[in-house]
Amino acid sequence: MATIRDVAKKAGVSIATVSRVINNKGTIRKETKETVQQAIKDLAYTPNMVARGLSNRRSYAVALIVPTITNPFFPEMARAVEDIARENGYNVLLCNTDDRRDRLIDYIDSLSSQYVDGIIINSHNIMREDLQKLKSLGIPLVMMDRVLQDHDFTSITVKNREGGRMATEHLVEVGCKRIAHISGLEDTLNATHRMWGYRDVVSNMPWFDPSWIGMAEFSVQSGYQVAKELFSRHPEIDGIFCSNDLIAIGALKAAYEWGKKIPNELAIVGFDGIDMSRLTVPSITTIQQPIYHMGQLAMKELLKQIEERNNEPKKFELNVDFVLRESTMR
Amino acid sequence: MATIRDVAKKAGVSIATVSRVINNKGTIRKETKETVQQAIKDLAYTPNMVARGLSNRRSYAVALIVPTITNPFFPEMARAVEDIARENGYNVLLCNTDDRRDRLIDYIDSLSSQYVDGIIINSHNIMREDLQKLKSLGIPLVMMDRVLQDHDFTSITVKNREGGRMATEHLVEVGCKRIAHISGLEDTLNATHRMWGYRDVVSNMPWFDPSWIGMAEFSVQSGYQVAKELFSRHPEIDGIFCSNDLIAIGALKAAYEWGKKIPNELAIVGFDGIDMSRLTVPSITTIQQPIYHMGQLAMKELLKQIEERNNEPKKFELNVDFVLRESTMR
DNA sequence: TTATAATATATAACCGGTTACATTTCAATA
DNA sequence: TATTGAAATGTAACCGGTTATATATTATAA
Repeated sequence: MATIRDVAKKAGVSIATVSRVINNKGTIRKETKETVQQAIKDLAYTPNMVARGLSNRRSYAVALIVPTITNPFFPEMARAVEDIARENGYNVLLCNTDDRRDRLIDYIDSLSSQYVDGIIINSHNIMREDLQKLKSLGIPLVMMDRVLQDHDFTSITVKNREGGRMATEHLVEVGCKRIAHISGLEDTLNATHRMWGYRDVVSNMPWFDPSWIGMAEFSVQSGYQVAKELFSRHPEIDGIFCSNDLIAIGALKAAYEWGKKIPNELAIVGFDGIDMSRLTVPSITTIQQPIYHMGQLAMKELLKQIEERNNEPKKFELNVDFVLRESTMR
Repeated sequence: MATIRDVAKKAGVSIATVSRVINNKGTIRKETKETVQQAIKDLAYTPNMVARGLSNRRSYAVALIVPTITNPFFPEMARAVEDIARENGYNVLLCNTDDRRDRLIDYIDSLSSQYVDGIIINSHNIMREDLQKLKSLGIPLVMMDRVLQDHDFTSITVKNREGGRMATEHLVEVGCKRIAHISGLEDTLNATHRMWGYRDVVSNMPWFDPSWIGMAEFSVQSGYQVAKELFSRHPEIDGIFCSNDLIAIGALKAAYEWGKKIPNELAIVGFDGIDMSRLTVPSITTIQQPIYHMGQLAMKELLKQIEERNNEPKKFELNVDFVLRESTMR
């Protein structure tokens, strides 16, 4: 592999000049520029990104930290992040924490010694001290989806509470009399907000008490189990609002095994709008997050922070859409 | 951020000694070692990976090129790759080509500027000349799943033909009389092999002709459409072997809309064993690939090539497992 | 023609590690 | 005690870029 010194020698100039040509900085005579460009072409020279990174403390890479890449929500988002990153000459480091705090910490530590130019973080495991650490290192940061209660970073979420309300109201409208909720991971803010949306609608109903809320994780397996618990605790259940689509898919399966007909005996609403929710049988009514858009936005905001040093935190709270499908079409 | 020189100064030794302590190389007196380790701890020093990379001619990053990150097969694999990478101090660059050759080429070009230590590539769009380019640059490479016909690189696939045979034989065993096949992307070798497995079983049957084979892409949408075409072309159809699970999910949905009862009127077998195939209603009988294991293996083999300069190509052809589920449980 | 300013290019330090080679320390042997 | 070689540590070059500063070249004004 040719280095900048090879190019300089071949073109009969100094390495500084070559560097200037490559980066379009400073002033260069036209002929000099052409000579250098020819030498670059002849030697098929490409700058070594590691050396460049060491010198400018940049890597042209951003880290995308996700809790579980196997939840389809995240690949959809990752795709958007990656699209914008690529268009702007950045690479995306995939960091999957598997919902484990130790892994998150590992990543935060190792990323800071790698000149990662920015981080998009999506993890409920994050704590204020971690953010502080990244901030003190000056690493641009965008938080997504699962964010902390309050913070002074750019963050992107959706109107979770409103979405929860929309979902639950819809169940009421289609005639459900006993509506349960399966909440996602206990300590995530988005799950909590969705639950409050549910409570906004049902808390004044005479039958309601907290036993109608089941606690799950954001997974099919967990949704399946908790749905079954709810069925045996409340046989009269006729509607469930699930904190995400994976849980809804689990509930669907539980209902099928329990012999409950969907939507007539049990109506189900999910949240997220992952592609899979369209594709199940029956398809699942859901509250759609603008997943791709969120990923794009996150990456664009991160780029702004990186390239414009524009560091005032912005908090985005995007709208969600109600999507009617078979699981509530009575 | 503390540098190695800070540590050296604090411990009262030279930077060479610190480096030796960090990397466990050469000979160091026990007390010296302890002093240095204490200084490292005091300063919360972590070696700068970029500087280290420049010296070692490494970036400690590998690229994972996938065709469509939204097909759950790939996140499952990515998770495995990432697990092994992380354990060994490497980062994973996510490269999603969206099944487009222009993006693949972009990636190959940009990655070849000494940006990554190795590439795991999973794309049917790759051509011999691309591989040659990477080879001439000396970048370690592992091909996965969708590989070229013949090549001299390490590759990891499964016994696709045998899997196709197993799937089709199973449909015969449960009593299917007219078995169709929905094949995946036309020019991928794995789809072709699965189709040949199907043909091995049915080609001598009196009813068989090529109109029983539908060509789809590896997606739910495409499986759905092609299944409907098959239903109208061959109303007597009572079994389908689908080239992957996404296609099978599409077929499931088509059957549901068409009013065909599964499994009694139509039995369906998929391929891959993505998590989702367990979770549909009904669950889908499938040919399970060892997805996680394949990802691990790919990354381990890549590491061998990177760190041991062990470059003789190995071709792995892993076993698949038959998994019985509801979609064929008559 | 000479002084001066503007433009173009070169030199050398630096980013933060690794490592070949040189030097020092110290125990074992003559 | 002097000699020798192994063990421990230090010095300095190097990886391949960027860039501040110095220097050379050219254009402009006096």
